[in-house]
Amino acid sequence: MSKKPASGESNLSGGGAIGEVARRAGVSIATVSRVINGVTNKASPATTARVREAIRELDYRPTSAGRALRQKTSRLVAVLAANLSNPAMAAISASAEAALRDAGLVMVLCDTHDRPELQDEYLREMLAQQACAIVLLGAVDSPKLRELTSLATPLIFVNRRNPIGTGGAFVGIDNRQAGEDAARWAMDKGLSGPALIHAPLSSSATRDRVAGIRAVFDAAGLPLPEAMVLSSTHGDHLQIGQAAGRSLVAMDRRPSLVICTSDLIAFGVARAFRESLPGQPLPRIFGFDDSPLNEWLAPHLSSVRIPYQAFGQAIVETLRSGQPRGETILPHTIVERGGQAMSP
Amino acid sequence: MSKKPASGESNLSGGGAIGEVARRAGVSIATVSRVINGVTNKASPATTARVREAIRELDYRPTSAGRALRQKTSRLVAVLAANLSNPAMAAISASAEAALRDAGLVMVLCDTHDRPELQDEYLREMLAQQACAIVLLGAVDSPKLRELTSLATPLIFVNRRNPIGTGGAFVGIDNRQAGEDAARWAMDKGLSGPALIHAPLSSSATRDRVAGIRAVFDAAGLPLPEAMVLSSTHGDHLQIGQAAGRSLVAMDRRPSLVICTSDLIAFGVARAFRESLPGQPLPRIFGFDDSPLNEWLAPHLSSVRIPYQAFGQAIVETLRSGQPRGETILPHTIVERGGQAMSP
DNA sequence: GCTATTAGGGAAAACGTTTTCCCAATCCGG
DNA sequence: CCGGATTGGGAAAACGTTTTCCCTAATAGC
Repeated sequence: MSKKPASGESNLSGGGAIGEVARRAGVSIATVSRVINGVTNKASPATTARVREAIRELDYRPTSAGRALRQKTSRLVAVLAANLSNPAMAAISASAEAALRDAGLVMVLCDTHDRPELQDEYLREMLAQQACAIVLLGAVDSPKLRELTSLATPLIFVNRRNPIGTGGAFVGIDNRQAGEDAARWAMDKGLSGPALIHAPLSSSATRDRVAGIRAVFDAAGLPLPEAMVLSSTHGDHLQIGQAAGRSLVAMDRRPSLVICTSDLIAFGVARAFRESLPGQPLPRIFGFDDSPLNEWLAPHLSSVRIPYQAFGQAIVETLRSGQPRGETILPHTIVERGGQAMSP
Repeated sequence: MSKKPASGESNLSGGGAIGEVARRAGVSIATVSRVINGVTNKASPATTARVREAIRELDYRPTSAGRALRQKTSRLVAVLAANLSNPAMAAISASAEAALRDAGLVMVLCDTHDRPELQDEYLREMLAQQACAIVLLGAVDSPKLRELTSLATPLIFVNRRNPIGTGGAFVGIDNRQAGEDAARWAMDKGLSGPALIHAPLSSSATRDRVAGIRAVFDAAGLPLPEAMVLSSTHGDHLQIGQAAGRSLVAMDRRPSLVICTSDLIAFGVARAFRESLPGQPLPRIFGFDDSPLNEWLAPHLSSVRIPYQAFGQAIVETLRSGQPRGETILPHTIVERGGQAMSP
């Protein structure tokens, strides 16, 4: 009957690390697995307790590879951020990480530098890692992303919407509304004729913000003169802001308010003024995102604050709901700072 | 001879996704695996080419779970950062991520918030993930860390040395020297009687910096009066700085120079002065790390710059060298800014 | 008191790789 | 032309889980 030479204790020996737990608890590895995974109707309370005790004693934790192999999915959640050196994105990442951790998931953070090839490379890799979800914190259009929208892996777009239009959930603020709020804030302050400096319009967030701002000034019969709308596709936000700031400095009639579609741009503008006109007052500057460090470093900068802390929660809830096209719009607020800032 | 009923095409069918590549290339899965892993002496150039072509056509990438299971190690490198909202740490993380990626590795980034329990939790999880290395970007003493030093997983301590003293490699600057350089810079400027505000001394980086600073002033016969050395174990660096700044503001004779052991502390100090004494000149402030944003946001802050970009490379090289106790000391530089900054 | 159901739990298959054997053919020196 | 080395490549084991079948005993329903 038995062709194996002398298989004494059946499969109780071996069975990987989980086998050790099983032996210690005097049960089969199947039972241990069930206890770990919370399958309650297959083990008596007494057995469950014994197994838990054994797990505790051995400080056992299932190897993720075995699990991933069998279940064809891991507990890894990929977060592809467009630019980690942006404190706002770093803050959102940190929030996501904490929330995912609480949900028993593990975040893998990547920096795509807003480059399609890099985003594709990471998408490939994360698919190979069998990530159970992919969070795009500032997505850019790329071939692999197009393929992916038809696949099973849940996709969550944060801040920027899916550049391909369809598929995937969204978590972010109402950028159109935020733009309008910013513009109205400016008008309420009696600050007219502002300059507008924006990032490339490939980002839906930037597009919406610009649209909201323009809409308010248009409606008030004070459309922004095109000479006062500056942008560039060259360099990062800081550099865009600095370049635009230099242009503003060179103008005959400098604007008393500069609205920027991101705080980083605003930092660049401020630097240009500071360096070109030392000792002179800065214009009022308005940004978006309200980096956590603004409170400490940019007392001159008013901004639209996005609720970083809430992003993690929202992402996890989207994940759990399993709805692949849900939208979560988080509330933004306007933070007003400064007034008569000097350029040191 | 054959006991299987009618195993037609042997194991050519099945064999997971790699089997499809094998079929397409007309080889066994073993050969495909060998080509993927660069085992050159087991496949002719012609076969290799056919396999590569098949891989390309199918856009195949091996599932990491299978590989990890067999090899008992993954391509994941865990990076446990003490505080991701510190731009300096974020910058180092970004550098590490890029370098690891170039080396074919994947970074998993976690934020321990300098809390031992959280660090332990992550260490456990990353062990379960069979991370091929663990990078501690600001480690804190914790039970699991002690266990780990005797295990096989390579440990790399960045910035802060191993709080347990032994085991693991180190990558960072010479903090003692940096402290001395900062103090000498101050003395060369003729700035005497500075205040010193430091983070908790549980970090070796902070200890070394403080020691270096004190040593220089001691040697010059101008030891720092203890009333001018402030710290706190309560709150993060920003808050420590702010609280200390308020104390300085309240002093009869305010120092004309404040040396802080981190930029974040310096930000806090600046804010305290700005808020308490609006319109008055700030003292000279000196920090450590030189966050990338300083150039844009903190024109008043001189600092010791650590070479972020170099950290990633250094980490990867340490990893590859396989030496578990190597030390890589990176060069720092002093960045001087500002002079007569106003508090707006 | 008999069967139908269920609770509790074990054996083994399956997951997708890598790697260890193994084998056939070719090559080379004598 | 023979024996050993070398080259190219296939079959199958191993990795540590989860999960699907099973099986036994107890319990409920009549």
